[in-house]
Amino acid sequence: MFQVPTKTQYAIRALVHLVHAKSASVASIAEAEHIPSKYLEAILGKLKNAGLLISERGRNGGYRLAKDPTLIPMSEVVQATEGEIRLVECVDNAAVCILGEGCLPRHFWLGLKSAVDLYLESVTLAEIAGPETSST
Amino acid sequence: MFQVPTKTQYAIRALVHLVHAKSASVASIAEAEHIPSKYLEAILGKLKNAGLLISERGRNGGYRLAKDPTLIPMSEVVQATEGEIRLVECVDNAAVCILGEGCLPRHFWLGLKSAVDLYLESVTLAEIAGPETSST
DNA sequence: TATAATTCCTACTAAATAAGTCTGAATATA
DNA sequence: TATATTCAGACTTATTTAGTAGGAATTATA
Repeated sequence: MFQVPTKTQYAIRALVHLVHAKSASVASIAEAEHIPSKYLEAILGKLKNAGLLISERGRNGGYRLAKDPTLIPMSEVVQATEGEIRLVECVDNAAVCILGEGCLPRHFWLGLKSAVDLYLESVTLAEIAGPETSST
Repeated sequence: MFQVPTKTQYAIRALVHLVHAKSASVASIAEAEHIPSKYLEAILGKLKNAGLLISERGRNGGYRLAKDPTLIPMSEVVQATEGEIRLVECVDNAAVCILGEGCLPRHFWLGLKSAVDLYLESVTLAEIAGPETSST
């Protein structure tokens, strides 16, 4: 449980890269971060669809952040790569559980989900990227 | 990320059953909880090896809790079925990370792990099992 | 002592998910 | 037009999870 997929780790590395680089192509990020470039391509596509990145096609194209990293909670990043976190079926879909509201294990899982969500919402991409090294 | 394996959900259901039943065979738990009995067999074996259960072989044998459920934090249960939680390689094994202590993503993952661990340690099996229904 | 009910052990199969590749179209720039 | 790029989908491979099969070891009891 709770093995973080490399997909997500890659996504974070790429985003951190973009915080510092302003703009970069898939190939350049892949090389700098040692990520298979075709795989990264798909991951950045997801981040774009989630509204975290903006892309420019054609020559001199590439990706850049769609908003200030201080405004991007990590919960958004995780959600973008993996979709909604669903610990157990019954947590999101109470109808599945015969016991319904009275189900104690369900409360347990809800609590865990909320602990995770709260943490992910409390950290921003900017904090993970650290102090800007570039000028201005 | 964070899909809880059915293995662990089964383990919890079985443990809750044993909180109320005092003692039961694999077959009886499997039937009551609708869990494939051969699979459950393996799961209870793990819980036993982790020191959560005590077994009795032979006729009239079965499993019972090794200690009071108020003394069993859910962290122990999860650990028993899945082994140590390892979010990302570098979290447990700092040597893997080139950046070492200065690695901000690593701090992020450490924080997440600690949020999860704290929660799991804060809930006991007794709380999940709910009020005892049997007398005495 | 024979039998039945049980845990225990090891190997195997099947299903699901994650990781990664391939091919090529669409788009922009020089 | 040639080149560098994103975009889209199908495809392959690897890893993990879920579940099954068969039988050995142990124990109570008839």
